[in-house]
Amino acid sequence: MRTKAASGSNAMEDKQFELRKSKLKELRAMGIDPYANDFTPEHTTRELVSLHASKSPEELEEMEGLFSLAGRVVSKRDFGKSAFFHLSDRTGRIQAFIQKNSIDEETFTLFRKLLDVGDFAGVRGELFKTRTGELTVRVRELFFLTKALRPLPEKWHGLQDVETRYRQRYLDLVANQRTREIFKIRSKVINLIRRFLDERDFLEVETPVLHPIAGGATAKPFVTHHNALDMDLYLRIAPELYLKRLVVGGLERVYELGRTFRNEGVSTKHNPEFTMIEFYQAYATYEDLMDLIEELVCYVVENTVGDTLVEYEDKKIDFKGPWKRINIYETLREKFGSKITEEEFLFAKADSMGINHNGIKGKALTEIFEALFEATLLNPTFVYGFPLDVSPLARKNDDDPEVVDRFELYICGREIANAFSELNDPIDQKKRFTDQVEMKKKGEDEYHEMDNDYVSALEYGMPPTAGAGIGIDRLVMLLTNSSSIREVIFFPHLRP
RNA sequence: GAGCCGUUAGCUCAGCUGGUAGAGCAACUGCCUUUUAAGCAGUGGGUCACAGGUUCGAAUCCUGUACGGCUCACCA
Repeated sequence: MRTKAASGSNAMEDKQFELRKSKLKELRAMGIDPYANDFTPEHTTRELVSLHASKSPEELEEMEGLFSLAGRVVSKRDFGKSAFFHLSDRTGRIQAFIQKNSIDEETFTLFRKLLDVGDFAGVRGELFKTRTGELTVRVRELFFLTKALRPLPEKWHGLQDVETRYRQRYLDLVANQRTREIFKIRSKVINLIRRFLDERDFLEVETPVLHPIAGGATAKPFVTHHNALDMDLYLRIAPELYLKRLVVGGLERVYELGRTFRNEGVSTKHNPEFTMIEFYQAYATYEDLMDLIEELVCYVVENTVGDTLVEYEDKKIDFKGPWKRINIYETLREKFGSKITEEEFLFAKADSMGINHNGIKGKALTEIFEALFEATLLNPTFVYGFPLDVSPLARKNDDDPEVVDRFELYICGREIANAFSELNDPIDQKKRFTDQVEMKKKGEDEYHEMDNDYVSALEYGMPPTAGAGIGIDRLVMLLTNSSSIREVIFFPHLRP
């Protein structure tokens, strides 16, 4: 279903729309600008409520001066010679009371006849309490600020239609408190992450979104074209390689928080553009980053949910540390015995599970692990011991050259973060790229391309460094009990 | 990409095995000076997503298309 407002012919026939347009004309005919921009509210609804709601009626009566505020009219109850309405602003809502006796008659009539639910209005008046004790503004002056030509969704059930909620998110935000809460939390999460890293002397940076080579992850990129240079460019699938160039340049602690693009399936856990943070810290190891990420995520959880126990769907996730750390190889050996690392047994096992490994040992190992254990990792768990051949940018483990110093963080069966000690040996890096190119030829088309420019950066020397990427959308899903990634992205990808 | 489900008034939803469209809210007209899902009386509002088909007759059955949801696949 497309939006009704978008189809012009229906709109012309819509009676409520036509009626509101005629009210608009009427306001103009009376010399009132229905889109006035000369009213400055001096208060917010939250201010008024938090400062004065606890006062007695007598105390309120003794207060001098008028309060002014502006917002959307979200309800209206008309009694003939008086009326109540609620104004909603960014901080909340407050009730207003307009009375024939306490305002000029023309304004009172205008209110009754021409102000609709959905319009924006400004009011000036004093505070009082109704019989039921609700703090209310007695309107002395009323200002028309914006006429809404279309009616808002229903006041009680709000807006339920999922498609309309996503396509016309503004209506969802007006109608549904929960939606507003989700996006406030999202904003707060991002803010907390910045604060956390800033406090630890990380520098926030911006690197290109348009890449000549799509690197830093294994994913299919979006392709675009630069006309003047007549060349294809890719939307970044990760900022990793540019951030590490900055570390080469001496920016020892950097992070970038921003949009990343992957040209793959859309699902409740995947949106083609999503937000992630990557950060790099020189002289740190992947184990240091386990500690740091645990601290960071707990900091975010504490300051949003306010509890280490987080309810998600029908589960309870316990964020209280220290988090479990499990090794892929050890876990698989416990299950299958040591023969699991022998190619013949491994590939047979993978084949029996329907896993497409393409003769790549590391791929078979990680996919078997994911298929069997991913879903069981409810509480935050660091999974480490990744095979070399699926980790072309990670540093080799000092004890086991088949393994890299890398981990992924799983929470509630989902990958939330990926991190490793960075490979800073340019000769090894070049070989890894070469191996990737070989595998790409075998049909692994999302594998890494050769990136000589990045290799030369390493040739100038990158200090020992560890870096991590965290999927912000998935983290926000967990913290807001959202079962779909679309619930935490304002405008999720939909067919036009 | 596959399977299942959905699309009815501005919004939320009914509408059974086919008989020609309903409610609540919103809107409109009245009445009502402390309501808060205000109330009371009355009124208007629909190409039942779209296109075909079956039928005397289709919101309802069938086919296709569009859009969406969920699951799976691909993957991150």
